[in-house]
Amino acid sequence: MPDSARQKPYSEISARLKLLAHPERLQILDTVRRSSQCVCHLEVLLDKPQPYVSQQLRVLREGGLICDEKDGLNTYYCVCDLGVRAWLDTILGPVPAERSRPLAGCSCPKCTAQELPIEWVMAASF
Amino acid sequence: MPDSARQKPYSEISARLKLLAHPERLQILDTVRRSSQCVCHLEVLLDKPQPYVSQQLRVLREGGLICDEKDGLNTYYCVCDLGVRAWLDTILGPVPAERSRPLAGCSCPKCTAQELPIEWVMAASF
DNA sequence: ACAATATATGCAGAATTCTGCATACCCACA
DNA sequence: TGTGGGTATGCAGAATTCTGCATATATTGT
Repeated sequence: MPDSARQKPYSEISARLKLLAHPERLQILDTVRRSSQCVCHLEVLLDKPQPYVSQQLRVLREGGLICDEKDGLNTYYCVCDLGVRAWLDTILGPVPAERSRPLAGCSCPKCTAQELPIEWVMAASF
Repeated sequence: MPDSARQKPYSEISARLKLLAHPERLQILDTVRRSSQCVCHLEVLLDKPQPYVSQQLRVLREGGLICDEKDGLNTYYCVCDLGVRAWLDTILGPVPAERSRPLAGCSCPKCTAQELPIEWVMAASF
């Protein structure tokens, strides 16, 4: 039997589920799976203080559920693992086709730009 | 938009995930999704005292993840909801085709019987 | 080098979940 | 009706997770 087909121990699986079993973290995942987003974006979306958002992002990052990509002062987070995407598709439903819109109150270049660069639209439909 | 397509709030989804994010409960679900099992069966399998097993079964039952079916002294639990089955298929992988075997140490009629009645084999591949 | 902005970290009190155990309940059979 | 086997419930101490806040770090522009 190949390693990929053998099931992980229940403790490992439940450890990963614990990361998902949290309303704010779930909303973060649902947001960044659509397109990568910066901390200040999530801060506005969740209506929570920045340190709080960063804490939850760290939990998700160290759990291997999201990846970070730095660009100057901003850090953009996204769901990079395909297995994680599959879990989220089952749990939250498939990602809607609509593109992500700039968010009033978020000051990152992505939200203050007038026109969305083509890469971002591509990334949104990843 | 129909109600079935609208996404549940994150708090509701994470509440359900919390029930899964627990090694013993996950093993219980993985066992009873293959075929319905009684408490004493799970007691042997998890190597935990009976009150402990019943507690976790109650959590799962009240969360709507499993159903109970009484037969005389024994209570058999199973996964009845198709949505729950879909979650488990994603999280634990698909149910293996093999039939469930009697468990040494479990004294229920299902495990002490010499021949498996046809209904049980049917239930195992439900 | 300094200031400003964006993000990260550490920590502690609060809140929640976990789990072991005593005991209660329920059904079948004598 | 009494007894035994199988299961359920209630509760309390232990362990874990949650979250607010003070503060640290990092990068850019002046």
